[in-house]
Amino acid sequence: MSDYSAERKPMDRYDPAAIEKKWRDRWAADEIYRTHPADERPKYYILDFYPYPSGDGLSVGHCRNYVPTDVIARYYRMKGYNVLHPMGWDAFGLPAENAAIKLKTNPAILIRRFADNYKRQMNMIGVSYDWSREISSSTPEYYHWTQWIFLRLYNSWYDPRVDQARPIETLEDELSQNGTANLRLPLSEPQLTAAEWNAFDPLQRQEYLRRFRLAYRGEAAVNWDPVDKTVIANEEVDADRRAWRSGALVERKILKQWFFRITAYADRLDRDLDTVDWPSKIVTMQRNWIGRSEGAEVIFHTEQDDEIIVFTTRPDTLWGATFMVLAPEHPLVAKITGEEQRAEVTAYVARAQATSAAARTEEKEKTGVFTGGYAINPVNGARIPIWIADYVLMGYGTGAIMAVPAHDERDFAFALKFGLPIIPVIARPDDAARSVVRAGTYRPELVAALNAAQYSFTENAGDLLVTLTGAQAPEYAELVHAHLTEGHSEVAGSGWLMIFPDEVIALDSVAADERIAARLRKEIGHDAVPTCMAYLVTTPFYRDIVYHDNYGTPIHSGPINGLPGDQAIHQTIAWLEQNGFGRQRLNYKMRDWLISRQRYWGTPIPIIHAEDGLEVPLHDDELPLTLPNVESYEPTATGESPLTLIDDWVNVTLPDGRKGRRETDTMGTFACSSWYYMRFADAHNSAALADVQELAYWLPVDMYVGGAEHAVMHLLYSRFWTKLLYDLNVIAFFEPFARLRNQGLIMAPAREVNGEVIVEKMSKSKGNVITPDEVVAEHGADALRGYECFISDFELSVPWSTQGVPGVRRWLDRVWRIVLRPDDDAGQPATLSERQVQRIVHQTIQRVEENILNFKFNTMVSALMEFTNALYKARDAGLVGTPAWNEAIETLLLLIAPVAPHIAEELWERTARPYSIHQQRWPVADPELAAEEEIEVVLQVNGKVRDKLVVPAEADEEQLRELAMTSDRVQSFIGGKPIRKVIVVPGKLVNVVI
RNA sequence: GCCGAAGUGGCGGAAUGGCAGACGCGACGGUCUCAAAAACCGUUGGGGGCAAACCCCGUGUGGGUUCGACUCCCACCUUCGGCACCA
Repeated sequence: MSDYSAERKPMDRYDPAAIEKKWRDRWAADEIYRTHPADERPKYYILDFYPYPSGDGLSVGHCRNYVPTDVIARYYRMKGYNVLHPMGWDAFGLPAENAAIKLKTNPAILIRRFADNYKRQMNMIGVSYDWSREISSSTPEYYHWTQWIFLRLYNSWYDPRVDQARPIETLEDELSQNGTANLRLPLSEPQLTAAEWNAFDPLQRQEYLRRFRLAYRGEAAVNWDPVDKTVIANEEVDADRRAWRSGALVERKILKQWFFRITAYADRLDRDLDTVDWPSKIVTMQRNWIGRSEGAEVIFHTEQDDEIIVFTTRPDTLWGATFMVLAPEHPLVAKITGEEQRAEVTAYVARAQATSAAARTEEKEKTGVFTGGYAINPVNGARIPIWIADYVLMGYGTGAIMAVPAHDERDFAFALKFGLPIIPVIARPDDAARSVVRAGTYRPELVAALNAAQYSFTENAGDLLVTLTGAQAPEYAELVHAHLTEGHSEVAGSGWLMIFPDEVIALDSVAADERIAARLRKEIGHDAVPTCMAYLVTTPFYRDIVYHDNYGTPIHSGPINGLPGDQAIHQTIAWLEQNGFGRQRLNYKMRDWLISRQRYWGTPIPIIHAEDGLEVPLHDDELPLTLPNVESYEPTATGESPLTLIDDWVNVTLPDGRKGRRETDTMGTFACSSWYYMRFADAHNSAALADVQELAYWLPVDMYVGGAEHAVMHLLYSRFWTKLLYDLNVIAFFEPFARLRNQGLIMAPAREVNGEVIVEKMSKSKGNVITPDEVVAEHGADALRGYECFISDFELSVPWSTQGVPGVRRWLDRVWRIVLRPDDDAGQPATLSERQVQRIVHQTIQRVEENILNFKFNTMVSALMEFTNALYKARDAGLVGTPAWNEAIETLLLLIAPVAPHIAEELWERTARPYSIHQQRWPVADPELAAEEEIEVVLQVNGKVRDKLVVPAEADEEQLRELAMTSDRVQSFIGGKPIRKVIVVPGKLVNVVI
């Protein structure tokens, strides 16, 4: 201990440990953060992504989320808003269950313990949540309503005619009256007449309705996680086919699973992204995930008159479809396969099925086999071969494509590999063409003739390499033709002509291609030339020009030749529709949301499977269906949920006497998190998911803040559930989160290894986690909060710096001293007027407020530090105790209250102001008091600063120009040269250009 | 491969068409001390110049627009995120 501190009572120094707990206890006892129900005040709902409590507790990285949002919540409270700033727990799911298995403890007890620790840490850092609204998704009071929403999904279908969900009974009525005639189903869906529907027995009806229910049980190839022993959603599998949580390589299995039909909402999920204020990165990721594409379904007839329906985004290239490809799993494969090809096709299909999707996509080399079948291209009657190949996926579109090798990269590679014809049907937008006239095939006069006609070409060992345009092709071909003595030349890229000494053939159809290839084979003397294009690609000069996939003007395409690209598409679709060969269709990459988990610790699915095979949904008044207590939480060896082992829970007798078994899959936790933000509006309602009035008042969430790792799954699912409940009139908003922001990651402190700087994520296994507990113990919660804000731009990832917190701590020390003991030390004498102090006060209010609203918490802290520095200068100027000084001190405390609530409250009390600072009104900035009277204007010559001038703020252009010209320094740089121009920006600068 | 974001002192970063480097860290010098720590006061982009005045250079690279560019446009390089045979 130094003499300096020994002279003083301990509490005269800033000692966070001595004040922070005291105030937190007082705030909690007084419930100053309790949110009131809907009232006449404006509301502000600011929400953090609710966390999954783990046994490890919070790190300083988690606090990056919670502190800034707390600053915002505190700011809006001081602005007079009714603020909802709640917290809850995403409590179901595998980590808790796995921990329960390991520790042989009930997961409910474990999760409560973990959550309590999170809560302790959140309180420790002074976050102002209203704990009276705390929720936990694994309590029956909560999952009651998760199940209730499940039943809404189960009992609804999506009516595309009104573009919204409706009760399933309305579909049953429709089917019994009109069948599917008016439903505008995709052509690839099974259609039904009313008579057929009415003749169905209950089981058949159930099977048919599965195709429509928004929650349905279906057989599907699913992602099986062998480590967690459960099925997981597509969204939970990454590009390397690894499970998002366990990291295990997922396996493909065919199982009966529960799905939510999120695809029904694909278009609205895409469209409504226009209505939210979210980071553009997240909006883009969602759009890419949804993968909307406009195009057409086209019906091809096989020679046996089966219909093969394809989806294409390029109906304008239909004339270039020279073969078809089916996915190996396509239902028509067996039927169209010829006897000669059957063995090979069967073997290929078997191999494709055995190969995981991962391996299939890893192999870039195309594989496939010919089925022996042919189809007729509806637009030109061409007979085209049908192949199967694993690059066509059964899960997208219709599982069949028309291959247009000239304008689709995959089809191009496939056609070259298997010798299939490639006919260009879209002109290159640049109309670029090239030609090679080979040495020894032409008369020498050709060179002069090309020069005379002004073609641009180079000569290389006797080969003439000509660059031209498609428009010049006919004239050029004539010229070359006249000088060609043997062999051949050609125009490639645009124009597409094959030039022989005796004829010129256009590459405009499969028939022409065959003639050309036959001539080339004869000329070369063996069979290595299956098609014209296969020959052209062997010439390096053509490499960059033979293929393109741009939109452009059709060629070789009969009636649509020459139309602009977008018109060509529309006209082709119109023609297909008129002639019954297809129609317009939207298609989406997104698949339905797989919700089944074969695990214990999740929301039970409220469905009973009756002995006659019918599904019986529970009634609303039978909810909640609670989880039974079990002895063991281990997944069973068969991969079924451990719930299957609880006979007295699983086996039930229905009111009508039928026996049944409960569904034993549980819901994945994304179901719970898809609606929790609504529950906070009225967290303990036992009669509804929340009171209608409270929902109407509080929702949507005004500001939602969390990590970008939930960009797709959680946010997409939440939007889907919101739209469903909107359609069913449960809620009146259709987007849940008006504004969204993602905080950057806090990494472990950078360390140097062999001169290289290493920045890693914090992880328990690496032992580099920094906890808020250790930081608070050393420097206090306010210093931690300040540094969380100050560390970097909110959205950027940044390594933690152990030096950073002491820096903020020093600032708080300076605040402490300037408020309580301004006269203790003195710096160098300074000049500052009361008016100047007042100006700084009001400028700082403006800056801090603006920074909070724009999520610029780092510059908010900077502004407060500068303000503090200015007060030290004011002290050195002898202003302590003046009215301006007193206003400045009071303003300082109010402005730091959101970021440093404890020290603000302590100093507020010590300066004899009324409890609590957190219930005071935010100071109002007066623009007039903030305005500068004098400003410094920069004088430039040719853009370089040469002098500076202090002038009245209102000095006009003319005055500034004159002042600039009288500057000696400006004049010396002009040096008597003529002045070309003088730029005057009032309030900023004068630039003299010479 | 495609889509998106970011490249500024020794470090985190500020400035969104007008004085580049606010604020903080670190470093250096000083005050206090027997000494050290803490605290306080000051200096701190690079080069030239005398530690002055002053001059030149400088925001990933190369071009462009402009009186003026970290900021806008074009091309490229690097890093990070996302997607990836989606017809």
